[in-house]
Amino acid sequence: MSTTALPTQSSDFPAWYGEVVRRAGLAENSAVRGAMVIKPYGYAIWEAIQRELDDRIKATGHENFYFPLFVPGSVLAREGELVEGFAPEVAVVTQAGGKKLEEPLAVRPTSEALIWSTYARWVESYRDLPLLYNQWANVVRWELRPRLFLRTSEFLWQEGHTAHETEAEAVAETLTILHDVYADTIENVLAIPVLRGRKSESERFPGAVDTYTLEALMRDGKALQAATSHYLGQGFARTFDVRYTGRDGSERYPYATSWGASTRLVGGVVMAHGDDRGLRLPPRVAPQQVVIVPIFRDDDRADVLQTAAGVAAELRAARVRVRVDDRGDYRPGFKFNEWELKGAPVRIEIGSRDLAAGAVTVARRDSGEKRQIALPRVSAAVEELLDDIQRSLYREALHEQKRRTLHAPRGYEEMVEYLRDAAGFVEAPWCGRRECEIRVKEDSSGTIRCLPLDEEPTRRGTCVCCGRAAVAFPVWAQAY
RNA sequence: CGGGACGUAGCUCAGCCUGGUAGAGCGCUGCCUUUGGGAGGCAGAAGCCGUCGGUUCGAAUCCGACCGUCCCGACCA
Repeated sequence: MSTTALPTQSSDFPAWYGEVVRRAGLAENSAVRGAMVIKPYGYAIWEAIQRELDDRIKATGHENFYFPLFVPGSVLAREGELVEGFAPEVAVVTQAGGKKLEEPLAVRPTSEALIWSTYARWVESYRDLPLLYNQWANVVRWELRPRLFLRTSEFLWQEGHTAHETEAEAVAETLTILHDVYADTIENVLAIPVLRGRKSESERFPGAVDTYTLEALMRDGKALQAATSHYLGQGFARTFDVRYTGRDGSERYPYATSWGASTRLVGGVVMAHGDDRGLRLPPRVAPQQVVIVPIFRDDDRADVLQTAAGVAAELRAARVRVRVDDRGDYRPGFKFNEWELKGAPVRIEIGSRDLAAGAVTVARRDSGEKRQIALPRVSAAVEELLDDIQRSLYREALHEQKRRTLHAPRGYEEMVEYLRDAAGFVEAPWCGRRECEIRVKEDSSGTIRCLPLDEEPTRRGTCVCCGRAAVAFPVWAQAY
């Protein structure tokens, strides 16, 4: 644990991010370039995210299964767009068991190929549909410019793979996942507001008909793709020869979806809520929601510790995740700083002054506000406080997102400048042509993050880039 | 893969120019003292100076090759 101050977000955001991740004990680089070690505190946050996602995945009717890490090269190669899209990032095992393999094995960058080659045997009749499955897995996409949690060569995620009788049903599935699983978790648990939208063709998942995305704004003005849900049409079914007999007796191809959310979300929590003192964790994902720091001298030690234990027990009974930091070797000031760095939402200080008042001192991490609360009221007050912090973090992030969204830039120059400075989101009309997308990217490093789903279909305008009639009003930003 | 920088203690780095006993801060261990916003004292452990080769009586230091890492560009959940 370092004792010096963090770099500030405004002076050097990437340095701030790296230091927070390291010092808070979330993760560190490993012996393998680009692959990280997720440390217990970081993994606990991931476990909370996992639990919330998994509950919602199951609540929407899905079951978990598990497919192997290795994909025969020939299977991966069958889906042309998929191979093409992932080719540079795929790691391949060519040797095992002490000799060269007859057929190289790809380490999965995603599992559509292996799963759909298997679905070919699982789907014979319309009675076998839909298949509503998900897996929790690690995947490997070799990264040239890795960053902890945001871009690592190996990461953890869940990938859902479903098969449906009709297009309408598959599209509905894609949107259910986007809204009821991903947006619900990210907004209500991670307290990060998201834009819900569709990807432009250039940003679409290889092999997808449509990619839906959730885009979140980080505190440095860049966008983070927080989760994606793909409508895959019948392409994978045709490629892997998945056919079934329909209700009318004719042979049909099912419609596919796939969807994923990864450990990148941990980085999103850091970058969406963190401040110059460190992490600010939403209570619903905080490994420790309340940390009690006892402050004592030799003569009142027993009293203070006993009161701390009593408060902790009461909070635990109310299902609050609480820890008494009774480490004797560190002074209170050190612990305050450390738990602020680690983002614990609530800190309770108990010392002689509090004992005399029959109270404890409660500090909230999000605002820094500190006040005394009488002992009998502690449990109720803390529960209320945790709810309030959860809501406040979301409100603050939403306010920030709105404040940093530029609607209808006056012209191309204003848009490009805004994007180049990574000032936030820009909503601007677009003609739908790839070349305008490319030009904006070359001029500003900004890209189309999504075409928002709630866009009014009747809106008119002219492309911010070329002046042709606009077909959409995408949101643009620099992206992670 | 192009351009740039750097490899010395767990971490951050000094020493190299001008060759001659391996250094600092933080961290770590022990003891003492402290505890309401990052305490202090004393003692201690810790190094293949990235690797290989060359020059030299002698190389962390000079030369060469290799390996690795980081930063900037093209790709990306």
